[in-house]
Amino acid sequence: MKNLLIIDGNSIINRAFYGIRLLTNKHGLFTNAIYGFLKIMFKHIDELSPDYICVAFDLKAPTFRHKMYSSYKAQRKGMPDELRMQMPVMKEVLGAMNIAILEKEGYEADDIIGTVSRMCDEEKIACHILTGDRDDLQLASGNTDVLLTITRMGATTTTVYDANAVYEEYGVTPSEFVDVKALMGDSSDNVPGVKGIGEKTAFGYIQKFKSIEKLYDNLDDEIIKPAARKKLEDGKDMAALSKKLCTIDRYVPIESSLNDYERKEYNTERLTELFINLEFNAFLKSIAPVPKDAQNEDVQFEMVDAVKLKSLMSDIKSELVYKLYGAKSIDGFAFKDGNSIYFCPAATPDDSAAIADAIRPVFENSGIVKISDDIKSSIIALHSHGLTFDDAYFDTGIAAYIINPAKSSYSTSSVAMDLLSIPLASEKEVFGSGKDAKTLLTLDDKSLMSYVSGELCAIEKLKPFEEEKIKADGQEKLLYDIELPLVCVLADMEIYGFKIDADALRDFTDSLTKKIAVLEEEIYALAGESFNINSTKQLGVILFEKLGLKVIKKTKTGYSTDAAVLEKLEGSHDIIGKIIEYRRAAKLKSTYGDGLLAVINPTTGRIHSSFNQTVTTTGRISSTEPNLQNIPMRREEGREIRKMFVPGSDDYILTDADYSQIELRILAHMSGDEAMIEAFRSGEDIHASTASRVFGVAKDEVTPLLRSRAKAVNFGIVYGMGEYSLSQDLHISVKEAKAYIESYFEKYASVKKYLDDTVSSARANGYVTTMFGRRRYISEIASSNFMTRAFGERVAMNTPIQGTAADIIKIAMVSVHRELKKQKLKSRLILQVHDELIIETAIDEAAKVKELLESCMMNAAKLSTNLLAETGTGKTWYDAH
DNA sequence: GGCATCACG
DNA sequence: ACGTACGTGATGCCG
Repeated sequence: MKNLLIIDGNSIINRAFYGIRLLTNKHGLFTNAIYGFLKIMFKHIDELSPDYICVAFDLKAPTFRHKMYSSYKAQRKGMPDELRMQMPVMKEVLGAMNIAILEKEGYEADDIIGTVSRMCDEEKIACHILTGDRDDLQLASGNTDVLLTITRMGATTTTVYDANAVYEEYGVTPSEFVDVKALMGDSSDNVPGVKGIGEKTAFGYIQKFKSIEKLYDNLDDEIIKPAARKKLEDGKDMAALSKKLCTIDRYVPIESSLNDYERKEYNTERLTELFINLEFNAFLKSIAPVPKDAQNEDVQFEMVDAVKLKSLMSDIKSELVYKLYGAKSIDGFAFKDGNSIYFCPAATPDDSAAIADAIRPVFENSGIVKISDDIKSSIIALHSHGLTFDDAYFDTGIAAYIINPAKSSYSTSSVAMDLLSIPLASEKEVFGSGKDAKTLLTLDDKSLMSYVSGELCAIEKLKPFEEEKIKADGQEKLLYDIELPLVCVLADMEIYGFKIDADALRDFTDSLTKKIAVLEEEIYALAGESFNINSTKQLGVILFEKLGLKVIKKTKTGYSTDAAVLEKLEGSHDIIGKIIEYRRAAKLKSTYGDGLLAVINPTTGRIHSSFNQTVTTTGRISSTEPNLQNIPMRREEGREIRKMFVPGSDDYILTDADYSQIELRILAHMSGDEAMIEAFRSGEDIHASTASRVFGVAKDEVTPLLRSRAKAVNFGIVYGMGEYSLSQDLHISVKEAKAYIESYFEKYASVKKYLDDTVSSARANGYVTTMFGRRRYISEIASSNFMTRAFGERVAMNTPIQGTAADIIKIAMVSVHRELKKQKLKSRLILQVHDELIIETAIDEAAKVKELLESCMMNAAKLSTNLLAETGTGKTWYDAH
């Protein structure tokens, strides 16, 4: 028997919209509802393999029900803009899939569905109705089942109802279901029902009398209580009307016939185009006309040994498209030359060394541009074989990050899909995950071939595409003068590492261990029992249930016990102070004591953090394993950790320079605010200067309190802060905070204008840019949700400032690195902390390094406020900063 | 693996 | 009325 799937379009797309968090493509088009709709539709197409398929939609026009009863669905709000804008695209997608769309003026989707199901009955075709609307249950029959999707706690489940299933669950038949609803009414549709008759009573009556009509024929039946009888008598007209409203019309005059719904081939070309635009990569893969491993039919793949590799390398003249596999050393090397792909595996350290030797002439030749993804890893791996490789390269991942810094991955498979719509298998798909994960050497030949070929072909195509896009967007300097040269700077920083005084760190950690043990006992004593202090759940129970302290704030999982809450509770119980101390000590021990000790390289005695260039949306770099950008500083106890960060030998010291107020200077420059520029030019303390202006006091009358308040406002402005947050931060009233901000914007009027203009431009263009052309797309700015939109606006204000600061320090890093090398100095750049650079400095070069570092930092950009870098030196990071 | 917390600029 | 500052990463708990 043939079968048909009919989808209640509005119902399913609504479920999808509210069930999936908002998603957008890079043009700011919301896509979550379309995504969810397709996901559930594909699932049911796979399960049912329907012979016929169609989707019914409601039209805006009033239906016969509205004409019958003007308040029908009157309270329904229109769909939100984020969903409305998805509707035409959804229909285009269905069009490209050659799926019939049914709409009829004057009728609802339900009526069309009812009509199609009747046509199925007549033609003996099994009918499946996919909907999220229980009203359609009245259509369930021997021939028709209703696939009812329900979203609960984020998970969508589908239950199949045929006539029996409806009866089993509700105790009424599908057609009786209509009478129940008509009797009890439905507030969501504004079906009036009989006033005073609720769900229970309605089910009871219909179970007994089978229909509204028969109920009214038997009003004198003894199970109807006198009060109810009165209600039924009063509501008789409403009952009849309601039944008409609730009954699905199964005879809608639709022009098409079932044959028109027969499943057809997708219009793959159009569908591909749409999925690319929607960025539905998973769907794209599923409709890809060519299987993944047949992507590169015209390339020859050859396995070679290191000897052959070496001879092949001599043919490379100007460009080398390559992939180097392996992180610490070389596991394999592949490259593409014309239509040939060569792969040389390395099973032993000797093989790795042989590969390094074979490719050395090419990599050390700066006349040959090396093209790959993740060049930094190559530099590090090759360094372990004594091969230096620090210019003439193009990194397709870095370029993709310049094009859009918001991606979660810059692997070639992800970038190729994103920019070229080439569906490569991801690493996870190729190698698997968990303990069964394969390695390059255990992969079967066929998979290896298609994986390696796929990556190399994609890299080769990506380079020109990215270059053109970056040129079109005016980002060439950003890419070629900042980001690409930075790759080898970061690689060198990782290779060099930062020396740690491990003995001192161990002592420090041991003393923390003792301190924690003492605090633990004190806390248990004060609590009257022992518990896990690290468990916020258990701590919450002790504080707020056992000790009865005031609940200040709740998290979505229970009581909040964060630092702000504890601070407010501090006077109310002795245990609070101990917990605060415990928390601080535990953090220091786990993250910085044990954490850092665990990552000291036993060979070098140094910490080799990873510096990631494609993580942040603003252009900053990030540091992982370990994070050296959040080593404690604000409190003395934690700051001690910095005493363990030392130079590599007695011949060295640390030179540390940080930009003074770089973000505010950038704000002054970008806004062109004369008052703020003047404040910087005069060399005044900017926070005191702001205090004097905003609070209207003479400069020598600025108290520490006023200065600190002005400082908070200065910071807040950079983040796009509101008055409420400022009031919380400064412990003042919202009214006062508002007055501060207003006064601030009066005194720095161009700053206000600049921020407003930036937000407008973000709204108009969908993105913001930094001084050096770095771009961030902000889809949130178009949201109709207040919170989301407000977030977008703050991001629009903050990103150009934070991002420009990131650009500037990157420029400084590149020039510092270049100068150190050019002057053949022994000193090395070893760390960046957003506005701070640290150079491990040979003592005999100290003066030179200080000058070089300051001049590179101050000359990195020409700002109307100038850039100021403050330098310190010392035997430890603690002393130098 | 998500959440809460806390370290930094 | 909304719920409340930008950008990160590591840790420990808990389902």
